[in-house]
Amino acid sequence: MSSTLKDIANKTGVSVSTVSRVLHDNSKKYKISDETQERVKKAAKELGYRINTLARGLRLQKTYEIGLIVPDIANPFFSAMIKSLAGELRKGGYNFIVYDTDEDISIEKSAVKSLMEKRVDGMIIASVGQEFSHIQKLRDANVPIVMIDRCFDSLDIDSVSVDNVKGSLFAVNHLIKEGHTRIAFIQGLPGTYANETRLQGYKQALNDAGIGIDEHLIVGDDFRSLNGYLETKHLLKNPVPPTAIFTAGDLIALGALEACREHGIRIPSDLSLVTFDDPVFTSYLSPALTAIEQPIQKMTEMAVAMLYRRMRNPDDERRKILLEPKLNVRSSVTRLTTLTTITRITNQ
Amino acid sequence: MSSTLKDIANKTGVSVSTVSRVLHDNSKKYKISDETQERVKKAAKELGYRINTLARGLRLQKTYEIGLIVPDIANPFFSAMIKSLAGELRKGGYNFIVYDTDEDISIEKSAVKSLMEKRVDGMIIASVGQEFSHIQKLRDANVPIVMIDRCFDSLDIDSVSVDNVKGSLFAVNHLIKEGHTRIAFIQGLPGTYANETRLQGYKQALNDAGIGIDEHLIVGDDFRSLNGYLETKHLLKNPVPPTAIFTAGDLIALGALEACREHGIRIPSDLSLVTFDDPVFTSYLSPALTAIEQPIQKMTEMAVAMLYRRMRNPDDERRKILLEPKLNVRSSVTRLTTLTTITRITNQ
DNA sequence: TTGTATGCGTTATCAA
DNA sequence: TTGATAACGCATACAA
Repeated sequence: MSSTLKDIANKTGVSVSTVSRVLHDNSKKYKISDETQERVKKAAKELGYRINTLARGLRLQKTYEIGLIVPDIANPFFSAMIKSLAGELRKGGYNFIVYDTDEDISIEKSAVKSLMEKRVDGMIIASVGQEFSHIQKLRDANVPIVMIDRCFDSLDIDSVSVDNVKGSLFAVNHLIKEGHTRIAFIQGLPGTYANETRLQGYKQALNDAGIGIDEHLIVGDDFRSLNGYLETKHLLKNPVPPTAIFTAGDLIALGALEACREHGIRIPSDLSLVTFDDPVFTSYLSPALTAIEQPIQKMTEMAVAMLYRRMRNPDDERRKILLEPKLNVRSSVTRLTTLTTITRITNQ
Repeated sequence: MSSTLKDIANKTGVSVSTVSRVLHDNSKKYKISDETQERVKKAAKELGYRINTLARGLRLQKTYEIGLIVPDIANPFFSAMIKSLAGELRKGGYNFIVYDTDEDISIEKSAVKSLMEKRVDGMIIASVGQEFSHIQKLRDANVPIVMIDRCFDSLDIDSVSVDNVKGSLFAVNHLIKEGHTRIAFIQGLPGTYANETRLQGYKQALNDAGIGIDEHLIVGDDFRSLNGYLETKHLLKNPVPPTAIFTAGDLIALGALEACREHGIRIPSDLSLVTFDDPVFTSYLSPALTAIEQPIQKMTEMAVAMLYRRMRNPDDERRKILLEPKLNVRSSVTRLTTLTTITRITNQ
């Protein structure tokens, strides 16, 4: 089907090496005669030559491919991240291969394995979390690797993520400032970096304000919308329901909205809602959601820069970068007065 | 860094072929002694052996990789599609490599080139449209290929997409039935399959209803939200503005919503809105959008099935499959009486 | 039951 | 200015 250097060599009568030099070298440096160059190029075109990257990769021990691993490609946060990463990588002449782990650590492990087998030049990983032995192995095998968004505090690996604790502080402090004290937190997948740090910020904000932590108000167990839906329904049945909900991710917030709609709960008048993540559609929702925005563009730029650096200098000290989140105040939070609280409670 | 079959052979004292057979063959068929098998497997584990897929691909002339090309990975419709395709492909033992063309035909061409160079076993392409010489070349080079969602009527290639004409008919007929006659259409990228077929359905619905086509009501030029935003603002300035807008894609609808919000236009009381595409968040928008749903799951299943079939039987006749769209009626369309129309016009 | 030899397509080294 | 050759890691036909 596809022709090879050899085919071109045969057709033109020059050697394979000459053909290779003309087509892939900065061929001037070998002083190939203009005539030969043209003959070769012409033949290449006629034969529809396409380099075989498998052969090149095998020979060069370098593939110009970067592996990307994300927990959910359909989550708007991650698809935006992938798009942004793709652009950054292309600038450096790299292609990329994405794996979607579906928030499943065993799929993540097999993704890492596949990428190793493909001999990618590096990896950028947003890990499910929970466990990192497979990533440790990568590092020990000297594979250049950067963790993005989902990291491990206790693992010495280059990483860039948003300051999740601070993000939660922003969100919960905002609610507290508006008079809320019964604030529920709908978690993502427990044991993951994103979740634990966000939970930590939630607790810290309450503690700092002298509000006790009610474990019944900490619910949920994954980042999908169904989780938000179910847990919100559950929370609404509480004899003394929360006046506000803080969700650990955008999809969870979507599910919460659906549950509220079903129960005729209006936001923000009946219930306030703030969410981590801030994808494009947040501001079109009903109502526009107050949300914590992560600087995706900056995150991907830094991740790629760190990866390139690691590829050049395998032994540099490793860095952990924490980016600043941002609170976008919109219309999903209402100010709560003591009066309204009492009214609510007596109404239940 | 990573060990090879040779390393294992050296360590165990058997030949490379034996090692290969133990690790990758259904090794019983060569009757390798149990003892050898165990020695080899043990050594492989100790040395951390990982097959080199570059070498295997080169030798086998088969990579078990499928190339995917989409116009916009961050568009919820396509990210859902990718996720679904990934699942289907994995079932068959295939991996995949995605390219995002950013709705740019020249990027699409270079993506096709890259995938050829990687020697993927097949491709699934949602093309930008506009032009198809590069795809024709692929077909002529006997690369198994299936077009998905974005096809070419005039190109003899396996393809699966939704019946866009019918989708537009559903949408516009719904608006007409509710009393609308001044219905604007905000297009996507002109010249693309998705856009032209959707436009065709729009026109046909109006013609069928005996409503003249007002070219001033056909606006816009790409599938992004900014387009929807700008064109909606423009439409609202019209001396006799439309009473309804039909958008060619979900992102366009998002932009339209933003423009309406800015101008204090309430939907559906001031303006009705229907959109093609129906991503997860449509029902959480303000208001919930009436939308045309495409059967993504079915589409991807069929695409993968067709691709496998083409890989097995390169010379089967080619098929073009058209799937049925579905109108999801929600709350973004209002019934228009003659009276309300008059009121509106005199109010302007 | 196992080993030897060859080739997949490329590039780098050495030689001419 | 160009060519011959070896090697990257693997799988297989053929031999033993």
